[in-house]
Formats: sequence, structure tokens, C-alpha cells
Amino acid sequence: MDSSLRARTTKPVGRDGAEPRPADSPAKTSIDFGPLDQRVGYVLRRAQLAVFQDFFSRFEALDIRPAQYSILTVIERNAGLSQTRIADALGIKKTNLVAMIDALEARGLVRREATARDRRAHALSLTADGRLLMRKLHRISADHEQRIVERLGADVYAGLFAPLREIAAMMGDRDEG
Amino acid sequence: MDSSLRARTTKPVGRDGAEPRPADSPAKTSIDFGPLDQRVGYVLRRAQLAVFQDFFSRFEALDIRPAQYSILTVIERNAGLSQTRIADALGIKKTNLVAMIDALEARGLVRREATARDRRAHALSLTADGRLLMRKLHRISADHEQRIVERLGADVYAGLFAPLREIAAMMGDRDEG
DNA sequence: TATTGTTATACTCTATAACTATA
DNA sequence: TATAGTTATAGAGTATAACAATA
Repeated sequence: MDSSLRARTTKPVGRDGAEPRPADSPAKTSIDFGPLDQRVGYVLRRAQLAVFQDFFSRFEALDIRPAQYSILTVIERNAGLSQTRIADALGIKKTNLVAMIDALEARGLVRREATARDRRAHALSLTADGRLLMRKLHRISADHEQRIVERLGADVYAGLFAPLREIAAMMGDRDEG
Repeated sequence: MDSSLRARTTKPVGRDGAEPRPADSPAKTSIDFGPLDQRVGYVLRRAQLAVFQDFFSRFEALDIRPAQYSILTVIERNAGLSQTRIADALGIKKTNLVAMIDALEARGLVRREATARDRRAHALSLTADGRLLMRKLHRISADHEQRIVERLGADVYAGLFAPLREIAAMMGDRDEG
């Protein structure tokens, strides 16, 4: 760690929000976001909300939300998992997962079964209806994703994953849902 | 803690969640996320939550949340703005902005002033305390950002903004907060 | 003692309808 | 009529504390 860290091609992050706005861009009609537009967290949030909104509208007819899709996917790929394990994997508190599983079970998509090994735990799995629904959901999800790939171009799209995973990992990464 | 960083090479979007898992990666201990790890929305959400969590913990001592920081920043850079304009800019419903401004005003950070031009509207601005606090917040925000820059490298970092903005723009982009 | 699932609770964020006072 | 701010309300999402059954 020497001073070379400061000498980057990209200019160091501004110390405050005082980057001067060019005189030819009046704030009367267009709003100045100051440093927000140069913060990866802000841009990340805008992008994430936009993607989730599109996701949500595509899943709306099937009455499935993104969180439910992630739960169903993990159960589909890991049948027999306990609620605590699923909660940990998706970064959901087990206490909050209860009602979510309740809803999916009431709709006949998920099954809670007793296990012989640990009689406290529930082994979760998809019902036939659940598996059928997942086929539709995965198809919708892939269509949605394909639209992003086509918009960004395959290379730019593929290049997003590594840095985003690195950002998620460098912080706590206690949440994956 | 978890297996979030399983480095998959990104490949064309699968039609469903049925990409077979290699036989050498048992699901007993590590959880299979299926298509989730290859969905930009999922990775985006994980990254965004991680960044906000770090943000939140840095701002915690000053009792400021990310949404409050974005509101304060916009007011700081655009003094005199109405609540409706701020709400639109940040993608917050004006009805939900009321309580947020109430809290900031009660803490003496923001001022609501009557305007002669339109007696229905409030012109918002920061108080002296508000401006003082913002200096600290911008410094914290810049430190947080610098950590990400150093972790990713300046080029990778800089390359994130364009595709993320494009993703935000290609969908509705009704939310910018 | 520790853990699994659970209830109860609370706070934030988000969303809609309806009101008031202005325009 | 329409708009700015507001109130009331309701639904998700997320957080902690505490409990019964089981390990």
C-alpha cells in the first residue's frame, strides 16, 4: 500500500458534494443530483429497482414476487432443505420466512414435511403445481434476462457479474435474496 | 459465510432453472441457487443491499439513512425546490415524502418556507445545521466510495456506471431514490 | 444449553384514496 | 379543473425478543 493507490486514472472520489455544475446547465428545470449520480450505490439502486419493477410486472399475472421466486427456486434446486437453511441462504430472517412459506404452502406450491432425522425441522419441497408454475416463471425470467442481454450487448452484460459479486462480497454480504 | 461468490462463467441465459449441477458439487452442504446466480437482477440486488448496508452502518452514528441522504443532497444542490419536484426526482411518492421532510425539519436540518409565487408550495432548503451535517455525510460517502474504487480497480469501477444507467433507463426508471 | 419453527411486535418503505387550500 | 401538500391507511420487507418442542 503506497501512494500509488491515489494515482489512478479515474479521479479520486470527490470529498464532498461540491463538484461545480457547468454554467450552461441551469438547475431551474433539471435537477442537480450532486454526488449521487457518481455513487455506485445510488446507480446500483436505480438499476436494481428498475429490474425488479420489470420483473414484478412480468410476474404479476401469476401473483409471484421476486422474493417468492427466489424462495421457490432454492426449494426447487434443493428439495428437503429446512427453513433455517433457506433463510440463511437467501438472507431472510427465519422469523420472516415463516409467513412467506405459509403463503406458498396455502397456495399449494410448497410442502412442509416432517423429517425423521430432526423432528423440529421441516423438509421443504415443491408440489406438482409448484414445479409446473416454476417452469413458467423460469421462462419469464429468462425472457426478461434476454432483453437485458440484447440491450447491453453480451460482452458488457457478462462483464457486470464479476464486479457486482465482488461488491456484494466485500461488504458483509449477509443478504442474498 | 455463504456461497454467494461461486464463480460461474457467465453463459447464455438458460431457458429454465434446469442447468444440471456438476456431480462433484453436492447440495448437502452448499446450496444450489440455480438460475438466480446468473440473473443480473439477483446479483444487482445482492450488491445493492451490501452497499446500502455498509452505507447505513457508516451513517448510523449520525442517524441518517440512505433515503434521507439522497433527499438532503437534492435539497442542498437545488435550494427552493418544492416537495413534489423532489419526490418526482427521487422516485418517492409525494405523499410519503411528507413524513420524511417532517422528520428532517423536526431535527432542524431542513426548512420549509412559503413562496410568493405559489402559496400552496413549500420552498425547501437546508438550515445551517443541515449544511454542516452534509459536509460530514459527503465525506463519509466519499470514503465509502473510495473503498469500492480501490477494491474493484478504477477501470472496472468506472465501467460499471454506463451499463447500470442503461439498465435503469431501459425499464420504466420511475424511481431514482 | 443450543437450535427449529413460531408468535408477537415494531419500524421503514411503498402505494392508494381522499381531503384542503390554493391555482 | 388541476395541483401542492397533507392525512389516513394498508401492504410488503425487515428487525428483535421470547416461547415450545426437540436436539
